[in-house]
Formats: sequence, structure tokens, C-alpha cells
Amino acid sequence: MRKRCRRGQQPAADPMASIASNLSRLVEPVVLYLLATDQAHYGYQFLEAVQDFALTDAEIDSAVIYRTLRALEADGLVVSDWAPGAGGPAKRVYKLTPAGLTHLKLWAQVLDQRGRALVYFAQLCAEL
Amino acid sequence: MRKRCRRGQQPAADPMASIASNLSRLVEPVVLYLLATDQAHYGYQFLEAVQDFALTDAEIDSAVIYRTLRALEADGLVVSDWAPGAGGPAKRVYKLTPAGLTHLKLWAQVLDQRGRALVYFAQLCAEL
DNA sequence: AAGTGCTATATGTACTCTACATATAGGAGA
DNA sequence: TCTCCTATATGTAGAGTACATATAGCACTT
Repeated sequence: MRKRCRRGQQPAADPMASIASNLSRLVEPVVLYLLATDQAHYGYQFLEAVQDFALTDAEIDSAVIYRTLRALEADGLVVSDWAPGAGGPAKRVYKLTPAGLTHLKLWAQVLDQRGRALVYFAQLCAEL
Repeated sequence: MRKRCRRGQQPAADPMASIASNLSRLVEPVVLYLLATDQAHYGYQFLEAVQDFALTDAEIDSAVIYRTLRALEADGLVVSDWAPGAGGPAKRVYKLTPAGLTHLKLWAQVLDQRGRALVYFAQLCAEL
């Protein structure tokens, strides 16, 4: 059988997880939200905070976090500064810009709409 | 500004649409559902049926439909047969297999879960 | 001094999904 | 013949991601 699972690791053990792995990770909106609520301010911290966040149950890759943050900065949705490491290496600390907050609000509207559509679709399927 | 929009066409005119375009199209479950409910049986028909279906408001590309159907067949979730064209070229007609129906039910569970998470997340953002 | 482990950022590579473009072909009607 | 609608298919490129790897600071142990 062809590999249906973009993200490997599951040896077809859990079909639910295998399907869920095909959904977008939505790292961008979660990162923006965590910044907006002061729950995380630099890459390594997001790595832990995002896992707790239930938008996806898959483990988020650190590479994705770091690249997402850089992309957000390139778009002016966040800004960064280096902070000396407190008992460890230096951190690149991020702050949300006004544009970033606006962007998060847009994400919220889109995700609400999409979420309702998904629930509705699931209900249609359940009636089969 | 970097191109945030994987699917082009919007000239930054509608930021909502631009964000929504970053969401997965979820063509696979919709195709399975349309097959299960006898709403479509071949590629060109899915092309129209999928547009009406509100899981995504973006226009679905025909290439995606055809490749999705072939992939589903490679996995044994659907089977196909050629049917002579009624006033037009021949059609490759698809049927859902039992495995395909099972797969759709799994999709439904995953999407219900994900949908609720999205709505919840949107609500958290709205409280900002 | 060297080794281990945690913190922290970053890049290289490969794969999937998708957008957009293009190719092919049958049939109907002008 | 030309054009249009129906119908399937492939080529290519970009985005998002998984997995692997490289780097370095600091603390603690041996």
C-alpha cells in the first residue's frame, strides 16, 4: 500500500492518527496566539507550549517553529531581538506587532468558519 | 512582503481568502463522501460537486481531483471502470469499497475532533 | 580537563498537497 | 472546419512539513 501518511513514524498502528497527520499543523495561528497571550516568546518555548495546545495532537517539529517565526518576521507580523541566555545560550525573543494581532484575528474568523464546516461534515458522515 | 498565499490569484485584495487558502483542501474525505452518497461517480462530476460542498470555499483544481481518485484507488479505497461517454468522451467511473467506507468514517471522527478544536481556538482568540 | 546533558537556534533534504499550465481526445452544433 | 463542452491526464513549481544533522552556551559530574 502506498504511504498515505505524509509524516511517517506510525507503522499503520493507529489509523486515526494516520489520517489526522494529513491535516495542516496550523502552526502560524497558534504561534501568534501564544505570543498574544504571553505564553511564549522564543522558539524553544513555543516548542513546549504548542504541544500542550490541542489544535493538533501531533508532535510539532522544532524546525517548523523556527522557520515559521522567521517567516512571520519577514512579513512584519512579529519582531525579534536577542536576549542573553539565563544559564544557557542566547534566545531570539519575539514580540507581536499590531499587524500580527490583526492577522491573528483574521485567522480566528477563518478557523471558526472552517471548524463549523468540519463539524457539520462529520455529522453528515455519521448519518451514513 | 513574502508571498503568504500558496494558491495565488488573490492580489492581497481579500485577506480572509488569503488566510483560508493556507488550509488543507481536504479533497479526499469529500470525494469519499460524495461517492458514498451517490452524488458523484467520476472525476469531472466531482469537480462540480466539490465546489458546492462548503468544506472549502476555494475553487478545487481538476488535477487534484484526478490525482486524489487515482491515489484512493491505489490504496483500495475505491475501484474504477471505464464507461462509454454518453455524448462525449468516456468516463472513468468510481465505486467506493468497504475499506473506503471505513476510511470515510475514520475521517469523520478526525474532522469532528479537529473542527471542535478550531471553533474552540477561534473563541479563545475572540476573547483577546 | 573531559564528558554528558539540557537549552537554544538553524539548515539540508525529501515528500505531500496544491495551483497553474498544458496536452489529448470524443462529440455536438455552427 | 471551427468552436465549445465534456473528460482525463501530466509537468512543474511552491508551501508546509518530517526527519536528520550541525552549531553552541552553560551546568554538572567524573
